[in-house]
Amino acid sequence: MNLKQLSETLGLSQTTVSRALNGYPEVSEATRERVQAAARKHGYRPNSRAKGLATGRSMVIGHVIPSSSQHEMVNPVFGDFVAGAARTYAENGYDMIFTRSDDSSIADAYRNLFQRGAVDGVVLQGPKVDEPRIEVLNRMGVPFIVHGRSTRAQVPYDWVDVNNTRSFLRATRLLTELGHRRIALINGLEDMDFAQRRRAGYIEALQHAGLSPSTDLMRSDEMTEVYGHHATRDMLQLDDPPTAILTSSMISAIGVRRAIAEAGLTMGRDVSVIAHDDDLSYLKNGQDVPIFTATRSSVRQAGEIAAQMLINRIKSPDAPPQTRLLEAELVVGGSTGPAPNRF
Amino acid sequence: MNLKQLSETLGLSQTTVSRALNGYPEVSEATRERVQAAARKHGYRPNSRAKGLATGRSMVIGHVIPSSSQHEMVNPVFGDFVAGAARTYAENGYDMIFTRSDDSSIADAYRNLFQRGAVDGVVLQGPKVDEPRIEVLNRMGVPFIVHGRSTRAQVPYDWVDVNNTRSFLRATRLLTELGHRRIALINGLEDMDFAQRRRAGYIEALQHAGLSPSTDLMRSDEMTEVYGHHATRDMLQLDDPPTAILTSSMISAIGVRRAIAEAGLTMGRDVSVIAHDDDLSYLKNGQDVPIFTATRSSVRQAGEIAAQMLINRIKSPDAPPQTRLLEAELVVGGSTGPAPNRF
DNA sequence: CTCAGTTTTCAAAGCGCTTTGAATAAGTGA
DNA sequence: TCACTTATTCAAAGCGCTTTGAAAACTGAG
Repeated sequence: MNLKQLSETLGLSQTTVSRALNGYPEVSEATRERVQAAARKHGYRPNSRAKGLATGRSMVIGHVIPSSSQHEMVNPVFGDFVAGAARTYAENGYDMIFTRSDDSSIADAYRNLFQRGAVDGVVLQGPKVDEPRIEVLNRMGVPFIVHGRSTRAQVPYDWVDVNNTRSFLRATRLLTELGHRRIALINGLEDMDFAQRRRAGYIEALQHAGLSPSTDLMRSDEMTEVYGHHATRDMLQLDDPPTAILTSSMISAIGVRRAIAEAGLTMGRDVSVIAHDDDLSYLKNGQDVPIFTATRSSVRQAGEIAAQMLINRIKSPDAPPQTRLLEAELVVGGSTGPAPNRF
Repeated sequence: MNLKQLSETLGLSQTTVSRALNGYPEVSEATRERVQAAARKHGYRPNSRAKGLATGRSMVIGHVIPSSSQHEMVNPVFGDFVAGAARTYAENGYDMIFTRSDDSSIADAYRNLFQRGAVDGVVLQGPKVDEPRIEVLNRMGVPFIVHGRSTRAQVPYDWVDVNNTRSFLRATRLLTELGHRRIALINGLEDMDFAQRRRAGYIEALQHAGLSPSTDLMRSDEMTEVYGHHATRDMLQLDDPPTAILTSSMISAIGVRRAIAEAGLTMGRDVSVIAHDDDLSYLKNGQDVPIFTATRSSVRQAGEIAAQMLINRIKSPDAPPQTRLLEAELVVGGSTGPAPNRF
């Protein structure tokens, strides 16, 4: 059933029916109720494409899934972020659309999505240190929000991010205060902005403790379980192995734990571990007592916030740039302890 | 730039330009090239809403994220499935749209999505044993595909599924053949169809080995790490604890391993573990040698297949129902071994 | 009763595209 | 050269909705 049919059924014009349904004041209460009742009865749902054409808004937010390197989407973090965003979208009448694009043409994918009128705004995830997409989007005039930041971006933009530097600084300091002097960093991919910031915090804390960072204790890669395992296994075989390890995700922390166990060591006694915990619903950091000492920040909540900020941006395109810096909690669990004596 | 402007620029009618761009034969090659060049030059992208209105197709596939119980989306499996589907969609010119809906009104969400013309077809994930959505979709005439099956569904429908019964049967048999007699099943939520099938395979294998299933060795819940841990911890404290554990996901298997380690036992020697491995990219089951003995089936590939089947269904709505049963591999890793002697 | 003012309803245009039916241009064989 | 195809191009209608500008219906004051 479409508007025309519905209005004929009612003996009213399309104008009136449309207005009655959309809450315009220039329609009598009696008529409005009659119309609403009929709409309900016939299960009338306005065609969203037609509506979008007429209003110029699509009520859809775009996300792009990078593909070849299978980062984002498969990344469990992505799922939770999106779940959070979806919540906010739903409350505001938005849907979300996903397009896949191979690495080379991500910017193009965004352009495409917006210029063909499929979306009213887009979310940019996983920004790199050097992130060309930001300028592209800016130039195109698409409302957008970045989950994370891009250090080298030249233009102002909206973002939500965790204070990565600070949280890794605090985590590292906790370790130095426990007497650790060989502290490893198992970080995310080198070109990701968050990875750089985390390292910066890590290095700052080391230096503050009079330690100098050593390249054989720093790794960067896609944060899988296997990577955490390999990196740890290799580092534990060094002549002067680390007594503490910082790792950028719970998943890789699980690999770290596996490697520690395989080496016949005990986590929290022989080797301390601190992980960054995105608070994924399927991978909670223990229940009452955290398994891992961790810097925790809910990525789901970040998704909710990002969505809200984007919706605000769509509503007021000319407002000054909005940013939101979330502080991670540092929760102490069973994976850290004083540095072992080496005698 | 829109069609009208583009056609004016070229001094051609909208008809001709539209046809040139969409590959219709009734336009001369010379003209077609001229049009394509101009379109490229001006970055013309046909408005997808207008196109959809005119053609009656939206070129979008709908997915619904159930919400309150935060299942699906957050579930890492969901991410990989979607990544696989996205690949196929992209190749065929489809986008995917997500709507969130609370548990009570999922069917409504599908109805809404389709009836307002937002999508050409939908994907139904995580079907329960008793799945009302299937009939709803069927009655509405929406093209749809189910990832999984629903035992009690009365109508025919398209689906892709793993042979859950068989894979758990084989896994269980492997354990009985290794001499295990106390074998536990840490399963997914009771009302999920896959959980029932897995249990069926498990029980069949037990009985085949002359064992009778015991309720204190069977658990069902959302398959988190913490759940795997708790269930295992509790069962290991039984008077007659299991010597082997089957678990429905890699994530809960990690919890199982943690509990085994905490009990001072060794996985693969004191307690054997077999997990179902969805082959998630961030949570590979080891590298060369699998960590866990596992029944493996790529959920990402299932996503690709499901998407293709749905697209076929959209193209030929009246074709007979299509189904696809995938067999899981049984890969042997380090987590299984002969049943320990109890002396 | 009238008439200005208000409320309620409507016809028609327009959003940007596809597609039908017709017109025009270009070939073709006799 | 002419009737007859065939190849190109076009004007206009239509997809389902919103919104503008105008008309109709109703009010109450004079």
